[in-house]
Amino acid sequence: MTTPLPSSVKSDFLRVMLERGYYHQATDVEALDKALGAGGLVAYNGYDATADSLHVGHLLPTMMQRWLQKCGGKPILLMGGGTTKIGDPSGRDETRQLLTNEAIDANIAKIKTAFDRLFDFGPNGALLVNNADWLDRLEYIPFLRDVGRHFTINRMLTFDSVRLRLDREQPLTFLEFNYMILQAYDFVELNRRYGCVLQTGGSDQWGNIVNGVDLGRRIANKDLFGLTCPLLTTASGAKMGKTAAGAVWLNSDRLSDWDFWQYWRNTEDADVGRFLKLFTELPLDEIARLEALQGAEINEAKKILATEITKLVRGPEAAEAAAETARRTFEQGALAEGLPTVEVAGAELADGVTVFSLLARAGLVASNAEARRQIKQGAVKLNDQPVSDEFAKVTAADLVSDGAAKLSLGKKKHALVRAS
RNA sequence: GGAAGGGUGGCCGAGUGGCUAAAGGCAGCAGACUGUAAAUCUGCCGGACUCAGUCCUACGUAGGUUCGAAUCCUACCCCUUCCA
Repeated sequence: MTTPLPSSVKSDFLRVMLERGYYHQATDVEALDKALGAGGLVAYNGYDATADSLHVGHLLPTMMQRWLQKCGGKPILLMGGGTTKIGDPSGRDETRQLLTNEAIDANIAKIKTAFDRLFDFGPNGALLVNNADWLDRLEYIPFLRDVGRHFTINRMLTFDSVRLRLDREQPLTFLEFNYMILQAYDFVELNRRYGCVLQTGGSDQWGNIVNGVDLGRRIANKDLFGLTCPLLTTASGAKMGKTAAGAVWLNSDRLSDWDFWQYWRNTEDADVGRFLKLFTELPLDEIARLEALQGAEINEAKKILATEITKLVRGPEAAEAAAETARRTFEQGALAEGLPTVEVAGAELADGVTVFSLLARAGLVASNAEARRQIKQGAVKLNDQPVSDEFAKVTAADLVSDGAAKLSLGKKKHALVRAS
């Protein structure tokens, strides 16, 4: 599959996909381009409901849908309430843990909150649908006869999601084997219900998407399209969106605005341009200017990157607050609101509270033992003064600035200690 | 149903009676160098406790042998391969 030159595509949407680096693979690009040219194209992207929040790995396909809406299309966000009960075998050696219906519904409700900020759900706007609406009610024999007959086992065995499992001699249950059929069926059903003709997703979904396109042609004689974005790794090869604490979640109850902003602020130099194109909506000439900054100057670009993404995902107030906290903390060495805070009872403070226990309570380290190790290694500071005594205590006298003390682990992790 | 092999810390993977909280690698955290970057070098990397120590938890699960078990025995569960 050759990637067309940006100049050769006519539609705004595809041009953006190509120029900004979202485009990885597509089925029949010319026909898709033409279909987009007619305007009002309906496209969907599917989401697992295995967790109660999306993370940055979901952001890329979601941004594609956002651009689609900006370019006059209609996004459908498909929650996999039904398919989550099956488990997508793509890219894993082990069967996913199965969730209860209640857990899935609760997850979907939480995930929705992230979409509210990213999409216009007004009349004729984006739609959020749940494939449990049709999958739960499927009748086995009719489904097999209508849909199952279009799938040959021979072909199913050639798909990566299946083949890799088998090649690696890992078990694949019949339950999971059905996943690709159901996802293909989703596409046809969305076409029938909403006239949806395009499915987007990460490149790991290519096989599933192609199946849907094929099924649409066979079962309904419809021309459907697929478009995938690359799976992102950082320039040094790490998977995107993993931190020590786990995934980089989009919901703020899973990851604070401050930590979210910091994640992007610490982007590697080599990734700045790419990420600005993918995760912000700044104009390309502005991005070119930021990307060209050399040496320490590129830090300016990283701050803009962090603030822009945080604006999109967490809202403008959260973005500005995080940027301001960072400015005061890192550039003025001052104590700033917005850092994680531990509250200590006055009585406790009178006796003094050990620094190591506060590090643990603030969530800067996982255990007291780790906190003590870090102190021994000279990584801990209280109000910017190195702490050398493993059993050093914080007392009321240390709450110097505005009733708070600043506790730091390394150069990047800071927390405030306050009396409650 | 039969035979063989296997299940070890977040992951990979050594270990076949004490020297094992368990080699090595990856991932992670910190220090140095820098720019809140990368690369590199160094240290740390189950938990509790004012800690050169003591105790608790951990080698699929449950028992047993032994002064002592990840290591030996028994039963069970799960996985893989081959045979039927």
